[in-house]
Amino acid sequence: MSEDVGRLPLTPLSMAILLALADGERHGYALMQDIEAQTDGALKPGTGSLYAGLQRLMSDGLIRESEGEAGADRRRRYYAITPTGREVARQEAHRMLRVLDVARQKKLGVDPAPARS
Amino acid sequence: MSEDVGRLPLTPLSMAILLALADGERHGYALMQDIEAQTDGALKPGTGSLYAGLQRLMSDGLIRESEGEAGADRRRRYYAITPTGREVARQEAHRMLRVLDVARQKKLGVDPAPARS
DNA sequence: ACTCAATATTCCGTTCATCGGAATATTCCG
DNA sequence: CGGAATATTCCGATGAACGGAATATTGAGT
Repeated sequence: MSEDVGRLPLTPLSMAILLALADGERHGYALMQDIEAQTDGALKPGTGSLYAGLQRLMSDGLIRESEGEAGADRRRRYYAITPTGREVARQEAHRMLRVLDVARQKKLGVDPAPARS
Repeated sequence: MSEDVGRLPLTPLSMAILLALADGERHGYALMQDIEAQTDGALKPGTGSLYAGLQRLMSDGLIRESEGEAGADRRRRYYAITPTGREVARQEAHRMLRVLDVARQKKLGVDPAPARS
C-alpha cells in the first residue's frame, strides 16, 4: 500500500502546483494567480520559479502537458495532473499530517483540526 | 495577532529541528537521530545539512545555544528553541493546516483529522 | 595508561530550487 | 494598426540540502 513514488518531501511550490491542478487543467500564468490566492499570498512565485517548477514536475511525471480547450490562445500551455502526481500529493499531505501530529504532542498550540470553510 | 516573523515557509528540515527542540534542549548529534525517528525516516539529514541548518536558525534567532547539563561532554553543543522560534513553528503548522484544507476541498483523499494520541 | 570504537562537530564541493527580472511572443481591444 | 495585457522563455545569482571527508573528544575494555 502506498508505494514510494520519487522524491518527498515536495517543495511548497510543487505541492501548490499539484493542488492547483487537482481539480482541472490550467495554463502557467493562471497557475501563478491561483497559487497566490490558494495560499493567501504565502506563496507568490515569480515566472522563473513557476515555469522551472512545471518543467521539473513534468520530467518527474507528476504532471503532463495537455491540449487545453480547442481553438484557444496559442501562447498558452496547459498542464494536467497525472495519477502519479495525485498519489504523490496525497503522500505529501499525509506527511504534513504527521508533522502536525508531532506539533500537537509537543504542545505548540495548534488547532486540533483544520478550520471548516 | 500573530505577527509575521521572518521567512516562511520553513524548510522541512528547519521545521523538524524546531519541533525536536520544542520539548527540551538537545545537542546536534542527538537531533539527527530524533529527527529521523520523529519523521519515520522521511528526513534523514547528513551532518552537513544539520549543522548548517542549526547555524541558519541561530542567526535568524529561532534557536540559541545553551550550556546544557553541567559537567557533561565538552564536545557537545546544546541548542534550545527561543520564544520566536516557537511562534514561527506554530505559524508554519498553521500554514500546513491551510494546505491540508485545500487538499480536502480538492478531494485528494486525505483523512479529515490527524490521529489522536 | 593505552588503544579502539563511538560520539560529535566542522569543513568542503556539488546539486538543485527559488528569486527577480529582462527579453520575447501572441492576443485582445480601441 | 498600435498599444496594453497576457503568457512564456531565458538568465545570473543566492541559498539550502546533500554526502562524505577530516578532525576532535570521550568512553569502554584490557
